[in-house]
Parts: sequence; structure tokens; C-alpha cells
Amino acid sequence: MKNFINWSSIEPACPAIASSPPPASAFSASSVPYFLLSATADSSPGFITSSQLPNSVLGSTTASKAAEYLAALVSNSQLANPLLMQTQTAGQFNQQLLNTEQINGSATTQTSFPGHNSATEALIAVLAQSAHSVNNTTQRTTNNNLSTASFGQSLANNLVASVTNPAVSTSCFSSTAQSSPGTYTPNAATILSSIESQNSPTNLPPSRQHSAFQLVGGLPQPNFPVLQHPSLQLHGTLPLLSQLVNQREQQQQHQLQQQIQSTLENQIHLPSPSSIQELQQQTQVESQMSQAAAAAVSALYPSIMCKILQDHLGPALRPSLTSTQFKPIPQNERIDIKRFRGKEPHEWSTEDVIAWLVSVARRNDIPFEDFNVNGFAKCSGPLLMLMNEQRFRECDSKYGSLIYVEFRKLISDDTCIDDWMRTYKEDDQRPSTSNREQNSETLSLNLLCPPSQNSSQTLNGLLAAASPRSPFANNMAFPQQALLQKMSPIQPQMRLPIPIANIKCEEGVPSTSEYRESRPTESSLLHGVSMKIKRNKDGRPRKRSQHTKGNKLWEFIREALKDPSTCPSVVRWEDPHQGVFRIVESERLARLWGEKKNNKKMTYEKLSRAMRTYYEKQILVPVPKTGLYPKKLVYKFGPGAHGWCAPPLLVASSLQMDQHENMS
DNA sequence: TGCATATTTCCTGATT
DNA sequence: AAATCAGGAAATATGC
Repeated sequence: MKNFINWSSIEPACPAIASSPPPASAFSASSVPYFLLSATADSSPGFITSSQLPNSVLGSTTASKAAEYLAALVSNSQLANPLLMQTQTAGQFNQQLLNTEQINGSATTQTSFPGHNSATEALIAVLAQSAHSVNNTTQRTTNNNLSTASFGQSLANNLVASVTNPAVSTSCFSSTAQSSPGTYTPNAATILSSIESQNSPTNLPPSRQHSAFQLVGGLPQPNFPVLQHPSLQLHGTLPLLSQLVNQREQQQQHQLQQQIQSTLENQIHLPSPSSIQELQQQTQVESQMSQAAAAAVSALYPSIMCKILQDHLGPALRPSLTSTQFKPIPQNERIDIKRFRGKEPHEWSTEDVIAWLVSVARRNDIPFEDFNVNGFAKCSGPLLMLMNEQRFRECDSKYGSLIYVEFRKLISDDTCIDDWMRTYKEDDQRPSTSNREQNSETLSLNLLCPPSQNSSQTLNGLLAAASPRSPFANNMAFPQQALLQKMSPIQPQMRLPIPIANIKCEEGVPSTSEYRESRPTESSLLHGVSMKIKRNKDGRPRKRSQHTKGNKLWEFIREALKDPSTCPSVVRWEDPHQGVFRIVESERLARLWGEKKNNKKMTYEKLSRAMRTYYEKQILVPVPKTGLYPKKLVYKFGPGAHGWCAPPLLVASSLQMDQHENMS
């Protein structure tokens, strides 16, 4: 157990650990694979340029994306043989992590941090550790075949350890210390949450049960056979790298097959069939290792797996990769990702919606490819306005709620939706039937796209898509039903039950509506679609309520602690039992809070002032000055707060840590 | 309309 | 030196 390092024992001694990257000495040029050094990028020297990346990475061509991609590529190739992963980089990295003095050293400065390769190296180190630990496990359990699950678990555990550790997550995983510190972390955290939900600590091998807070150190010193090729030293091109990877794997497979073949042919000279079995097992393990590594990386980094890698991984992995998940944005379908900003949501075309989704992904540090864009492919702004949270979840089961919340923020001041609905109401009240038809058509078309598009479509055509038994199929009163049915499969109970004219008064959903009475939940479909326009004295429309449930600052922080996209990258637990948490990135938290409150001027200064008002109400209580916690940016929930509870994994890990500390 | 609530904004000064 | 903490005071936005 000596080679475990307990992060919690280091952190209190160094509250500023998250902002103190390792010294430059931890990495040297000679320890970096050639192709990382040879590539150049405008924004981040040392990384491959965005033009060299596949489409799936182009959604957000940040340096960290490039780093992730390269890391995946490296790991896919090198994890095929775990020994290759025991690189100098990994060894040095781990030694560096183990050196508490260095971590605590005040001499570390931002400028000395080699930001151009840190993310990749950190990841390689973690992957190396995974390979190493699995290798050990394999040696210990001789006859146990290495399973995909166990390897993936090991990899996941190491990433848990790394991401949980602020020194790694905030400093090392930030690909470019200068331009985008910490940008890697949310992705990793997002991925980890799904892993954590699958892997309970009790299922881990004994050596990994403290993984959430510990990182194994002391890797053997290396022998780093980098992929050496003259071209790579000049141009770090992915196709060539991929080709080399393929060639090398084919060679390895071929050699092993030859070995087995010759062994079988010379069987008479062999002492026992068990050796053949061992050799076959070795081959099997090698193959499984390769696939397991690939599966693990693909599971961890679905967004950065490009077609080259998928092809490389072989059929065993493909079933786990959905076609939609990795569908690149076609080059010829580029969209103006800024246009939507100049429009109101009800003016958004389907392209604007996609562009907005890109911005949501970026803002939340979610790989855009993780969004089920297909689910929103036919949604225009007006249609989004009619969709409730459940409908968003139907479009994207994973991120639907988040996207819904983001969209509600956009229309929170009720301006655009009110205007839009009012316009329709005015039109709708015109007596002429022909007008009604026309207006219904306009609206229905608007739901799909703004007037500029799809104008050739007719109302009849749209209505034809509706169920013939629909109560609105023949009266033109509510074409949204038809549209929603056409858009995507909708559960019958989700159908819009009432004519739009009747739903304009939030508090007055018509009492005559049999639908409402028989199915009260249906009114929730129109949550937020309010015709009641509240305005301030100066005539400006009121912003969305600040007192809405779940909209208080402490509740926002509570939710951030539950959200893998913000915990532990923005806020994280210090002591989940006691309700002690720490703000990791203060300004980012303030920015997120500002976004929620539609206040671009929010700062951490102001946020913290609001936090201090909570001491009076005991929503927060002073953090005990026991020396257990950092002195800054640490808060504690008090009896006035409720609903906070730490993720089970953290609690379990923390308990184990307590036991471990008690034992020692 | 007025009051209560929950911040938000600005500030000074202390601490890390 | 910069970031953070502490808290007073007034302003603002919103719900009821």
C-alpha cells in the first residue's frame, strides 16, 4: 500500500494546489512522442492543427479536443501492448505526482508549465497506469482471462483518481494553461459519472478500492519505443499514424500466429500442451487487451473516436458505437454558428437550433457529438418553445433536460414567446375562416422552420401527417399536434390536448377542456408558454422569477455538486458527510450563475457576497478551522439547506478512506 | 400597491 | 500583488 498516494492528505496543506501546475521539469521534450512535437497549431504549439482532425473533432477545435483525440489515438495503438505504455512520460509524471514537496512547492508558476503537451501526457500517464495495473492483475491471476470489463474498469478507476485529484484535473488536464485551463476536466468528469454509476467500488480489485482518491505511483522506469518514422518527425499526420498503427498490429498478430503455428508444428519438441495453451491465451489476452483498451477508450471518449479508429478497432467494438453518436457533420453542410445569436428563439431555423446546440455543448463542456443531434434535427425555434422537458428528453435522453434548461433560460424574460404567442393570438381571433387557415398554416410552417424555408409545404400536407382520428385533423385549430406527431414518435399522452387559443392564459387553461381534466399532466407540456405578460414600471418585461423553485443560489450550487459537468471541475465535495464543498473555479461558477440569472455582470465577488448572506439563515455555516480543509473557497451546508447528498461513490470512497486512516 | 424575499451592486478593510 | 473573505448599506427584481 506504500505506493498509494492519498490526495486528501496533500490538499489541505496546499489549498492552492489546483492552480499550481507541476514544474516544467516534470516533462522534457525527449519524453514526448515525436508526432506530438512535430505537429503545429496556430493556437497551441505542439498540437495537431484543426485541419488535420477528422470531422468528429471539428465541432470544437480546441487544443484540448486535439489533445484528447491524440491521446485516444496513442492509447488505442499503444495499449495493445501494455508494456509499451510504461513510458518515460508516465513514469516521470507519476513520480512528480508522488513528490509532495514539488506539488506544494511555491516555486511552481503558471509560466513554467508546459501547457502544450500536458493534457496528452497526463492522459497517457493514466492510461499507462491502467495498463500497468491490469498487467499486474493478469500476472497475479494467471488463468483468468483479461476481460474488457476489467480493463475498462481499471482505466476508469485511474481516471477517477486523476480527475478527482485537483492537481491532475485542473492543472495537468488543462491542455493549454494559458488559453483554456481546465477545459479537459468537464468532459472527463462527465464520462466518469457514467462509469461511476456502472462500477461500484466494492466490485473493484482490492488494489483499486481506494481509487477515487488515490493514484498508484511508482511505475517502472521506461523504455519508450515511440512510433518512429521519418515522416512523423516532419508532419504529424493522422492517416500515416493510423496506417502505422494498423501495420504494427497486423505484424504483431502475424508474428503471434506464426509462433503458434510453429509451436503446433513442432509440438513434439514441446514439453507439454499447456505451453501452447499459454501461448494461445497470451494471444487471446493480447487481442482482448487491444479490444478492451479500445473499448475502454471508446467508452471514455466516444466523442473523439473517429472513423479511422473505429475501423481500426474492428467489428468487436462497433456494436457499442452507435451510428448517430459518431456521425460527423458533413463538410458541405456547414452552418453559420453565430447567426442564431442575432435572432429570437422563435425565429430560429432548424440550422439555428443546431448552432445553438453547439453553443450549449461548448458552454457546458460537453462534446457536441454526445448530443443526440438527430433528435433535434427537425426542430425549429418555435417548436422548441412548445416542447416541455419530457419532449426534450425524448429528443436526447441524456442531455435533454440540460438542453431544456438552457432553452428556458433563453426565453426566460418571456419577451419573445409572449410576442410570438400574442401575434398568433391576434391572428387567431380574426373571424375569417380563410384567414384562420392561412394563419394556421403560417404557424405550422413556422414550427418547422421560419417562413423563409419550407414555404412550398401546404397545410394539407402537414395535416395529412396527423392522425386522421385526431380531433384537430379537420378543424385547423391546432396544427402543432400534427407537427409534433410528424416530428418524432410521441407517446399518445404527450399529444397536445387543447387548441392553442385555449392555452394562452397560464392560469386559465380552459375549464371546459376535457383533456385537461382527464389528463392533468398534459398542461405541463406547455410549461413556460405564458401569455400573461408582466412588466416592470418602466415597461420592460419582467425577467423570469428569481424565486422559482430551484433557482436560489445555494440550490444552484447544490445542483452543480450533483452535475458531473460541474463537479468536480467547478465545484466539488471536500467532505460529503459534513456538507463541506469547495469552489474549484470561482469565476466559472460565477459565470454559470450569471447565465442562470441572465446577468452577464456576475462575478465571484458578488456571488460570494450572496453566499455570505446565507450564514444568517444557516443555509451555510462557517467551515470549522480544523486544518482539514483549505482556507479559501470552502463552504459548508448548514441546517437551512436541504437536498444535498454526495454521490454514493464519493461517500463509499470516503468511508473507505476513513477506515484506511483509522487502520494506519 | 406595498411588503417580503433574495439577491445584486458597491464599498471599505482585513486576511491569505 | 492578487484573490478572497467579511459585512454594511442601498438598490433591484420578483412573488404574493
